[in-house]
Amino acid sequence: MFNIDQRSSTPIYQQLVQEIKEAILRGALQPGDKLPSVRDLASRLTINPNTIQKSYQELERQKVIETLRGKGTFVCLDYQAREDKEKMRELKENLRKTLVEAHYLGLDQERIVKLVRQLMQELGIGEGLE
Amino acid sequence: MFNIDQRSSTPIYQQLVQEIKEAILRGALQPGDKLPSVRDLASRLTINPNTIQKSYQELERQKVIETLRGKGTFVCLDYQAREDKEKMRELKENLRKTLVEAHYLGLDQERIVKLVRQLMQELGIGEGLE
Amino acid sequence: MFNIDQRSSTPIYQQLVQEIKEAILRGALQPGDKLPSVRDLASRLTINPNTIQKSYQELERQKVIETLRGKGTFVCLDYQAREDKEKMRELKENLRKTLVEAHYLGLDQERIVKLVRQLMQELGIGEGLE
Amino acid sequence: MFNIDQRSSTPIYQQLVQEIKEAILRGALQPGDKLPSVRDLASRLTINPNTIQKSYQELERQKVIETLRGKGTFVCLDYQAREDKEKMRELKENLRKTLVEAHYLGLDQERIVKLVRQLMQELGIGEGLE
DNA sequence: GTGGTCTAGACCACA
DNA sequence: GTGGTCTAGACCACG
Repeated sequence: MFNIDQRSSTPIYQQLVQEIKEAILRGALQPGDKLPSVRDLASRLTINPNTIQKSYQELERQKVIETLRGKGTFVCLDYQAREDKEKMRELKENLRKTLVEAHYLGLDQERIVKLVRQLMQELGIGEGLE
Repeated sequence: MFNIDQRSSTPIYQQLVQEIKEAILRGALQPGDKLPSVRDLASRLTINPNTIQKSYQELERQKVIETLRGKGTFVCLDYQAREDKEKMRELKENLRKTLVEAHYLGLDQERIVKLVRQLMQELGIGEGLE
Repeated sequence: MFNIDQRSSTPIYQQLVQEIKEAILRGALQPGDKLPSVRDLASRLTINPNTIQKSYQELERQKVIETLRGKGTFVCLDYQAREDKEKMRELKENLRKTLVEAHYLGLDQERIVKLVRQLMQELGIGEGLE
Repeated sequence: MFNIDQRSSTPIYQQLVQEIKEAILRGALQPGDKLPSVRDLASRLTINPNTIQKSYQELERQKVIETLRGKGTFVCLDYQAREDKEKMRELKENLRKTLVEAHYLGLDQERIVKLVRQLMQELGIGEGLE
């Protein structure tokens, strides 16, 4: 289901956030779909329920999923990107960092753009959200 | 000199590594140039010397700079991009993550590629190292 | 009829209590009026009957409505505001919390008072119950 | 220091968030001040460190406090209210609820406004943030 | 059944 | 020293 690397240095809960967002992006999870319950996912991934909980809450803060009390957690029907200057700044910073790394690995402009396009295709990024 | 954000969630030593690599990339630091001493930089940036030290060690490990005992620390003359599958894997992972974020911020394919090209130009990334 | 938001973080049964009290306040429900039966309301709002039941019990506890066995549930004819130090304490606590939030949203004294007066007018709060 | 009621039904971490915001509002905590460390506050309030942590992280998300890695947590120097339609909606909802309660406790328009003004004075709410 | 909160205790990275 | 993450296990409110 979701691909978690226990040995990775990036926190498990962040990995899960990322995995779920990707799953939604590529359509494996559709708007309105029910996510596995905290306990269920925890036992399947052999991860502590609190950790799953943290991921779900983070996704809820980002308005990607929503919880209906007593019923479970669901992919939002109406996700819409909101202008967020802070996040945009962070995005650029991350991208800078990544591009510098790419350069030091010997990739030139064209190979980088090619890689970006390839990854976008894998992820299913097309013409925006709206 | 170097742009450090104490509040950022990315560790200071990593920010500094990043800043130095960028300075080399855009030519502000040339191969063979001497870097400021640990103490000097620490006092100028009002950062703990141990933190500067950690950055220099990391850059040395990456063969970007080298220390000549008693003389100081210098930008390597002969940086060679090496094939590094592990780093390549990390790079792709970071890029995936960044692209997913970009999508959720509402950017479409074209705007992302545009942003990538713009940042590469700012950084001075051209036709590769070799 | 009643406005329930399944996604809200406040429990459904509490939302319903609130809605019914508001309906009485603005006169949509008059003293002596019959409330819909639990089953009826449950099916109309697509909410679990237990939840409706809980709301009615809470309102009965507060002496806002009363149940006549075999006949149904009715808005009390003779609601009397009672001095209740515990509830008064809670009220102040809630108000404090709300006012702090308002401040952190950038509202100043005058805008807050204006908002309070506006809401009271909408709700139909005038010169007290007695 | 901070007033926490272990028996209250509102979560401890939320109470603490509220208490800290009030302390800043009335000037007991000034912009730039260091907050007690997680462990310190935990032992003083005899509350689990994780709970304190949760409060601090919530406040950080709200840009009320910020953490400097390895140094501690500090009241933000530059808090500024941001337009947030979602929060504004919530605020009005809370206020409605509170006003309805006030009415059912027998308070009329004038007594409510008086109470609001009194609480704002106690809290130190004046002419807005800027 | 669901998610939300809390405790106890552990380990880690950062400065 | 600081905060950040994770586990284990418990209890609660809600529907």
